[in-house]
Amino acid sequence: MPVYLWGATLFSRQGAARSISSHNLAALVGVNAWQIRKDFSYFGDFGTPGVGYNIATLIKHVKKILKLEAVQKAALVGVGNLGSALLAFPGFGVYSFQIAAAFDVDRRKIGKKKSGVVVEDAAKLHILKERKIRLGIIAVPEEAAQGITDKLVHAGVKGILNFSSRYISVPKKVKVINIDIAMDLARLPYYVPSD
Amino acid sequence: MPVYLWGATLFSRQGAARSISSHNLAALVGVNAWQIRKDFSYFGDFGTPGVGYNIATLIKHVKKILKLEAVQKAALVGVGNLGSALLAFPGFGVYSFQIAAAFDVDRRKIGKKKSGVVVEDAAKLHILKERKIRLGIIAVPEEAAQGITDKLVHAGVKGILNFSSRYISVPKKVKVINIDIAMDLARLPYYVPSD
DNA sequence: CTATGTGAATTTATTCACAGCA
DNA sequence: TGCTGTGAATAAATTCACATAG
Repeated sequence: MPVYLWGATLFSRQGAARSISSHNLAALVGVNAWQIRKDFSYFGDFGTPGVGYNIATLIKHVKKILKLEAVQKAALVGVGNLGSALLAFPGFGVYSFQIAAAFDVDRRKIGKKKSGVVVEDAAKLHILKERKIRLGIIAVPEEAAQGITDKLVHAGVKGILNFSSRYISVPKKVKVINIDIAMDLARLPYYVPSD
Repeated sequence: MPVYLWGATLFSRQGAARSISSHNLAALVGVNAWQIRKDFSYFGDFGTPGVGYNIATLIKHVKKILKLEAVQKAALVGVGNLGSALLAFPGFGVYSFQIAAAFDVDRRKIGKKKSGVVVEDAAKLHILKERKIRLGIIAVPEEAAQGITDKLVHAGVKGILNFSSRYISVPKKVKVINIDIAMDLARLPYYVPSD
């Protein structure tokens, strides 16, 4: 589903058309047309036969499905290379996300602004509770990952995006999505013919 | 499959055991035990009943399946925040990857060393052909993504890991894996109970 | 007694084909 | 005529149960 939102947004910026057909969207994101129709029809019908899907309606529906109607605030922990890249990343807006806070342990970074966000002391993660931030992004060295996780959970965070290449354990109620950027690279040689 | 390699490697570093059972590995990576046995048995049997899988053998086999036996060289294009993070990323070794070259258009970066790799001029991407580097990593602003892609393809690159949030078109023979770090974040609210 | 490997059963996803609406 | 939405057919992946090996 997220990929459809991505495709629809892309199309809305590039094309002048008001609608997009399942075929066009399919070509854009790299799946089959019937796949898209099936997926959408599962959530109710919002396409127009003979025309396609109205882009604005489509984006609205998919956002609703993904529960992205309201802007979601997330807290970033770890403002190293990766963290900085995430802060500067322009793509979060598409998915109604905003990195509303950033934390680090490094005294030299605390208090400074990065991409419009002031870096705060990682020791003060508990304030996330007051600020009602419920999503956390972990971009710290792997040794620190579990410790930060525990703090995030304690601060009431309900969802964690984990960029450190280590397994983090959390209570059942908290959802973790692990992203190992190297793991994706590992899929490549399988498709590449060989030497 | 990549996740099994990840799990096995993790286990080998943390535990002192020589073998791992499907149950333990399953718990580590978050799938079912029979799932793992099925997946492995598809590629032939290399486990020992009553004991489990010998870790060294397991890692070797999975690497073979993923065609990761030899170290794979990859070229990074775009040494911004994200590119720097990738260069500094410690996890590539697990998957037998090595970022053997880095390119950028910024004159101030060219010639300087970053994480042990000298940044070269992106105009000279064609030298990848001579160096026999067949994998490319795109970490440039989205406007530049397609142009760099074309250059990579022209230089004989067979697989591309695309971190830019734009669709890139390539000849059929070239495999692209798209990674939109924001897209993964979009999956989170769906699992998080709501407000 | 423990843990693998695999046929069989079940569930889920993919693909097709086509009726129906603009 | 073009494109959606969906039931039916097909394929694939999950799950189970258990024979078998250490």
